[in-house]
Amino acid sequence: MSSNSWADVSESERAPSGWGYGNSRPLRTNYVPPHLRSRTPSSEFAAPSPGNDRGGYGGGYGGRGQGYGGRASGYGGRGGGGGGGWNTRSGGWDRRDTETNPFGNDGSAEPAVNEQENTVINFEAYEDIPIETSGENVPPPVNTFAEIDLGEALNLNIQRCKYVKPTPVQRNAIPILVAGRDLMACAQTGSGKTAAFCFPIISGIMKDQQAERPRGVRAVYPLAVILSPTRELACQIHDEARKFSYQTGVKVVVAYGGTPINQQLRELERGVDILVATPGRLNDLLERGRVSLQMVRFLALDEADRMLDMGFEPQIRKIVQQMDMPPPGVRQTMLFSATFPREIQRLASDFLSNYIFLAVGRVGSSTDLIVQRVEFVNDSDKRSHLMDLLHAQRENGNQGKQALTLVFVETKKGADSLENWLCINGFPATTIHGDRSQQEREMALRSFKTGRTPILVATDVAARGLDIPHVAHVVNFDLPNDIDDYVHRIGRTGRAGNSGLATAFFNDNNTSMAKPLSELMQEANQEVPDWLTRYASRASFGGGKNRRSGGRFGGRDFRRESFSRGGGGGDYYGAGGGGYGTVPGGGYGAMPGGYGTVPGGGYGTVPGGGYAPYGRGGGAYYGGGYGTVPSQGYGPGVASAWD
DNA sequence: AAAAAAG
Repeated sequence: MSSNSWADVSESERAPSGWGYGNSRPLRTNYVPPHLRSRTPSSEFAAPSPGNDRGGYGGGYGGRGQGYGGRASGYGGRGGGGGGGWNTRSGGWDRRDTETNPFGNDGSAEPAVNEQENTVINFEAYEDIPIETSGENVPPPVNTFAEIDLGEALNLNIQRCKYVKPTPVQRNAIPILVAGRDLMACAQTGSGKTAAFCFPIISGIMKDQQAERPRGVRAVYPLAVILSPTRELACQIHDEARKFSYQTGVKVVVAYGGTPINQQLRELERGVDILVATPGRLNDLLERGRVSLQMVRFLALDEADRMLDMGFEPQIRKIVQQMDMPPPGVRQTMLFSATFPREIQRLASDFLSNYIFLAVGRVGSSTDLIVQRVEFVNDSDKRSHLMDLLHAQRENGNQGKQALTLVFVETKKGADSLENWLCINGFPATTIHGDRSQQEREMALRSFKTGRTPILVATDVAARGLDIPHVAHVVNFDLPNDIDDYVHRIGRTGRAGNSGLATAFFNDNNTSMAKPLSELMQEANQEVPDWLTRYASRASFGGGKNRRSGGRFGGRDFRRESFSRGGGGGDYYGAGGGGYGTVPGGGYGAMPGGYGTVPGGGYGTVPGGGYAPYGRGGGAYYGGGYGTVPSQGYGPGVASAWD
């Protein structure tokens, strides 16, 4: 695609500059405190009050369908538009004039060759994914973005991103969120979660009548906060959110550690609607009094189960419960992850109000687009075995470009030492882990993404959420100790409907993973080696915390389990401890249980085929070769929005 | 036990 065509259009349609001053938001006389504002469903938005409607700042264009200079600002609302005022974010005029086009620098980075094909086929592969929702009055899913009143400016960005139609998680989550409901959403890796929470947030901010935010001397007042467990993921979400909010007047700022705070402070001072952050840096900003959460209407936790696990929970609790964040029911809270252990669900319900639980695909399942292999490799043989894999792969380069391989190890030292060894042996590798400087981390990621070093050795810092197009192979050089971590790791490939390959090195140190791993692979219709099945069947192994739910589709929303089964316990996602009398919602007995009929067998074939897991008889390790990795996406440009 | 996240 021509990288600046959109920019050109936008450029020519820009309003004359000189509206307002950079960052200052116009004063409002009718400030409504957040706790007095109702979260009206989208279809009932009140017309903007006159006070918001002056001088080209606020909304109030509803029904006229026209903004300044023909811009998309005055979104015409629904039929006749008596009520549908879309705000053109006040501070936005000048801001948009100087806003750099986030689509501009992007086009060249994506080799367009691989994309665009098989879009339809791949969507069909997702069609019969099981969907489970529970909670009260669940808004029905939509089939197109157009069915949802997201606003013209956002719709344009969706087009610019080349999103043709919503993915399953988007189809279900967006109407729920647009209706103002809290949500706990589980969807497979690479299925489009970022957009699923970003669209409603951006749309909601655009729609809202613009209440004036307090003008703190030093503090800024974001309307939405998105939290991420790693800095790189925060960056990625920020980049995505900026694309989605281009020319909407909604300002997105990112804040994370490992980098001087001053520049981030300056960015914040220029105005912020959506703050994407890692917990440590956000707490720092809060303690310095530079950010106030009192105007927050939307709170999103990406990789929510990680955010609430032992390491993070206190920090999250502090941000969400001990600062000035509005309580559940006043703010809208959305939790997203591919995995959601039952005990974390229970923890998470503290942060939610009458929420809807949504599962797209099996909770914690891997996607069937990834071919998973397990090989028995003793620790002492791992390096040479990896080298064999890499050699085989190198011979099957894709148009001279080697397919990207992501190698996960357990420790930071192990990462350094493996990287070093690979480099010594002529394999262009780099590494990312928490002992490296932020600059080094970002450089490593960039170097990997661009193919300069097509091998990346990583700790779990890279396990979640990172969207790296063209990762053909994930190697679990060291298996993780938690099956959920495995799910996230292998999810770095097979994204956006592309297929991928994941190889795990298993040995006697990993016996606790035998059972959950073989169960997971069975669920995904993968070939489980007999030796692994034998490991799994040994009673002494595979118990403990790694147990997953017994039934294939059972037990996802822990609330349902606690009602239906009572004090079972034991199963990872399964029966709850019962007695959670304060669970909001209630009435789950009536939920459709219909997972028994879900076509569980229907995922068996990896679309595009070409992977014969144990070789194709040609002798080469990777018979089909990576060069032919079938690329079936939702369409070009989708990749980076995808978790 | 390890990793991540503030400095």
